[in-house]
Amino acid sequence: MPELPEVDAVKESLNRQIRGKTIRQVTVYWPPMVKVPEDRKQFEEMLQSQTVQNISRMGKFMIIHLDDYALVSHLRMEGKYFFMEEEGPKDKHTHVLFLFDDGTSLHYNDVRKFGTMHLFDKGTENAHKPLVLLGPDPIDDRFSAEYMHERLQKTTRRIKTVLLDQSVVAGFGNIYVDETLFRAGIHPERLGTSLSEKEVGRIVDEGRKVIREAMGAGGSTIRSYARSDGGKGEFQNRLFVYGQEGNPCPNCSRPITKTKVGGRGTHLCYHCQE
DNA sequence: CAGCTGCCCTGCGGGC
DNA sequence: TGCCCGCAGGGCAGCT
Repeated sequence: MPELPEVDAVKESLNRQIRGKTIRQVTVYWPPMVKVPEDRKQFEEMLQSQTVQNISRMGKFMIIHLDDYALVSHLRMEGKYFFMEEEGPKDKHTHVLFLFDDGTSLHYNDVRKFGTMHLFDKGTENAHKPLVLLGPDPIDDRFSAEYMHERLQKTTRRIKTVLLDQSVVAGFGNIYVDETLFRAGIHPERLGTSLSEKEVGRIVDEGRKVIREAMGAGGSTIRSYARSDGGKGEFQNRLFVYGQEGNPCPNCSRPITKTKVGGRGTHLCYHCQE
């Protein structure tokens, strides 16, 4: 399940592989994943003859910048890009196929079909959903203790739920939220309003650190995540609580517990997080 | 209008 | 062995 560090690694590998390439043809095999424009044929035609300028990222969204358009891509849980030197072979989970002028291709593959694509006129992408709704990245200076404390005072929600809200901060998913709250020593069910400025400061610091460390490790390869060049991340070996239920807490050796918070599987140490 | 629930979708693993 | 059910979960529509 790609979160910010994994999406960033995919962005980097795509920049190495497809920047400067011109699209000969695009085929959409699963039309519901293309949200804008609604008509799949129109999407395919707009992309024809467009050259890839570069690929950027906002939160967990990737933006493929073309001559005249911006293609906003979200991988959700299982979305992956495969770059190939040839046109194929296409497998049964490839839902969008980009064929380039030089005979290479890019396959968007997604077993769960949850991923989305939006195509906007160049320069307008930030003014439309979904990007317009995003808060700052965790590695953005705007993600500060003051900002978070203010946001937390205005809500009745629990801290984990707030950190997963992409309009507050864009990039955390279930893995890095659990890791952040463990490192900060904060129980995920604490109400936002109950947190002191000092505690919020710890959450912001640890959140930024865990995201940076995971980016440095190329993300976490959990389930089926891979970059467009097939490379995997290494951070899954450095997770303290996510997926560690029953294993000893690295801090106090008591077993890590798995529970549910806001409908999400949640990993924590009841002794070290309060 | 903030916040919650259900839905999208498929593969996998546990239980019987 | 095979079937069924629950779970995984990000984001958004549609409720309250």
